[in-house]
Amino acid sequence: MSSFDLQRYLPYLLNRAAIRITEAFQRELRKDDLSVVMWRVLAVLWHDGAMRLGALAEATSIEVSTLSRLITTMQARMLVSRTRCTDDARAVEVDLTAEGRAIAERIVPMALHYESMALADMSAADGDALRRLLTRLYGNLSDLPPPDASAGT
Amino acid sequence: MSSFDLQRYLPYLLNRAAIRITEAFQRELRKDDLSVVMWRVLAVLWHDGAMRLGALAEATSIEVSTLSRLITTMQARMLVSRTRCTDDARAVEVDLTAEGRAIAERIVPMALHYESMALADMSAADGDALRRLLTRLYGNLSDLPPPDASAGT
DNA sequence: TATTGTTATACTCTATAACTATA
DNA sequence: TATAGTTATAGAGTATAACAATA
Repeated sequence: MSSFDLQRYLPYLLNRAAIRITEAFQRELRKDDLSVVMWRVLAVLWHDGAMRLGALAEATSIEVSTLSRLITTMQARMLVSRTRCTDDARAVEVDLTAEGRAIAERIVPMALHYESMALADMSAADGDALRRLLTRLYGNLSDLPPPDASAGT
Repeated sequence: MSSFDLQRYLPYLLNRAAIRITEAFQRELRKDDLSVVMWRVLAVLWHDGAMRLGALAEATSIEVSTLSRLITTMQARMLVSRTRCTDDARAVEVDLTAEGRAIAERIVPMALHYESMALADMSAADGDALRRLLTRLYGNLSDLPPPDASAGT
């Protein structure tokens, strides 16, 4: 079967691990009636502070249009606020409300607990290596040529 | 902000990388009118041969009910076949058709090309380390306790 | 004219559960 | 009674594009 080995195929390994870690955490988040994407929004805002919708979409890997509607939902639930920017009236700034911040802070310990369970028997050095390699991979992926740049047909 | 660093948070790094590598490859697959999940099915069947629906769901990380309908679609497009098992009449075995196999084999070089671009400047050793760590992580995630096992409330 | 964000449409995937047919 | 798979429903997310407001 030529040289293709699924067990060594990076996108397969990556997706499989990402799906599984998401499923596990999702079950916990559901207790707070939060989705994984909502948690990503809370985590990013908590970590980096208020930011524009576009920047938030980039940081969370959520489509702008999806995020816009998600923020509407989260706003209705008093988790985040939307404020029109003073310097650029086209843009809006999204920030945590006090309630959103409180929930984010309550979830963090659980998130860290899940992470430590996932890393289980790995040494701290292996965990660091994994983080470093994933970060580098992500950087490389940003440099991939656009859709048709290499299409010879 | 306590000890939580998003840039070191494994599920975040993992999801971010998985989403980005998927997006890039998706654009290529679309030329064959294939979705990423269809490609996962083709790749698994091509690599491991015919298998039951349940095993295929496990290997591809796709929900059984979702997969059942997906297989119906792929069957209509002559990519896979469904055969009732002889030894257990409840089960069905899914296999590639000749056409499905041909498409899988045509996509493999592209998939490998994408992988090598993603790994870009990484050494072979780093690539191997990443694969090994992801595999180990996935194994650990399988051992995570079920939803409420550790719920003290 | 380009950018930032919102809204609308149709489609796909997920979660859940009811259902069929076997075992 | 349990298992393998199918089907149905509602909800969430995605892709695409049209749109409004502002730069």
